[in-house]
Amino acid sequence: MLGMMSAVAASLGSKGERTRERILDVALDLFRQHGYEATTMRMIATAAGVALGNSYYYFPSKDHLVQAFYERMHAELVEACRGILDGHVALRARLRLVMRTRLDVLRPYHGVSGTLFRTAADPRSPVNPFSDASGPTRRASIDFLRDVLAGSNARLPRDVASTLPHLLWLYELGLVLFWVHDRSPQQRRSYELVDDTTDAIVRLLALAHLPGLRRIRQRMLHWVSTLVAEGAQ
Amino acid sequence: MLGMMSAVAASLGSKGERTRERILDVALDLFRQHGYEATTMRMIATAAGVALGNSYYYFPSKDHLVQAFYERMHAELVEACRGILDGHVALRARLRLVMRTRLDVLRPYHGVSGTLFRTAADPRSPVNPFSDASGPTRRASIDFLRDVLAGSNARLPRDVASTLPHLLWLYELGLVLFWVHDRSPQQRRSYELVDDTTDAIVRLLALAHLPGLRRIRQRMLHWVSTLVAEGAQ
DNA sequence: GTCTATAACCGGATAGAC
DNA sequence: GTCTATCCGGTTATAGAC
Repeated sequence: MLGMMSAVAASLGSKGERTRERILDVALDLFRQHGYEATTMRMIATAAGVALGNSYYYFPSKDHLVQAFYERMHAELVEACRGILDGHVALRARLRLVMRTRLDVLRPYHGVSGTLFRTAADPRSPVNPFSDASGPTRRASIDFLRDVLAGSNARLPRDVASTLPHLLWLYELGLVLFWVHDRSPQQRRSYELVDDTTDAIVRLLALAHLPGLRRIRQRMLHWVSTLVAEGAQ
Repeated sequence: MLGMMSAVAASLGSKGERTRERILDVALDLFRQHGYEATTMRMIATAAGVALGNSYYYFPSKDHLVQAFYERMHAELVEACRGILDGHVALRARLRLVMRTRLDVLRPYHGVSGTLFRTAADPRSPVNPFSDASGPTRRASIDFLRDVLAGSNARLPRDVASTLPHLLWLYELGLVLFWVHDRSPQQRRSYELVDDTTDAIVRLLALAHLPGLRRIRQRMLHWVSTLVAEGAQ
């Protein structure tokens, strides 16, 4: 009996973890169906089969459900990229694939994502991508981008190479912000934007070697580090 | 008597307009003192001497107070720049002055501005800078930046000149976003960022003439127009 | 110590009378 | 244009069950 229990616990997690997953699952479903505002905590609790107050035991606020959503989206991106990048060594191709996959993974949430990203600009919200609470996801995202870079055959100046993952993370934020506002069918425009901007990034990186731009390049890289690292505080 | 009434109406607006101004004034005061969330509509109504329901006659939602805040901040920027730019014809100097003044004007609201800008990423909020409701302020801001450019002695390719105001407006948004997160004393870092980035912008504009970058330049300008003009929808 | 349930609080928003 | 009364939903306090 005990053995069985452990096996279940190992595969599905403890009872509490399963309840947490169930709440998050129904919450994201309801968000997609009715939107963020229209989905009440009471609806979520009912659909998950728990009492209202109980859902606050697992998620201290409605915002924390959004935080969990981000984490899930990151995990899905990494999973979806597994295998896709193999055999591609050109930086442009790798970037394009990752960013297109980013949009693919987010697609089911396009309708609600506007509201889900609503708190992104609030420095005091835990959901803000620069916050401490977002730190683990942010670092995971940046590390992932570093791997994407490392797998390419691009040869970059040392200072560029070390900061580029942070810059790309900012680029990814901007891309998602564009996508959120994109009303073209299937968000086709956002995919075109990916193609054009990844191309531009690679071409501009080639300019990074120009000696006349050395000082300005270093200053801009400094600001990127400042924003990503210390904007976090 | 009637003449007096008209005179008062002309200087202070109708009774309704004065009530609206009073509500907005106390709201912004309370926001600065207690923050956005901590300031309740009940507090605002009481301080303005109107009933709770009545304040909703003037501002359909708490968000609409934020909208009015944006409009006021734009008006204050234009007012504060009056005279300051005279005699400066170098684009770098003009940009730097405008952006520094932008931060000066916002400074009293640094504490709350995070929350005030919270809805910036929500495409369906009227407060979102790309929304229809923000259209007038957005256009006014872009027109203002166009004037700032026009007063400089910079000679730019035609396509760059026509889109640069939109690009600068995006730059201004980004700058404010940085400033919101800036915890350095007096937000000194943000002012340094202004200096470094206005410098970078002017230097990069000089590169716009390079023939090898023509195609990429046109594509990027196209995206800026798309985002600012049609992101609005 | 982990989890669940009930009841209440508070504030944004609305309805409808005057 | 202004008020009163009310709704609705996020959040919290708290008491207890496993």
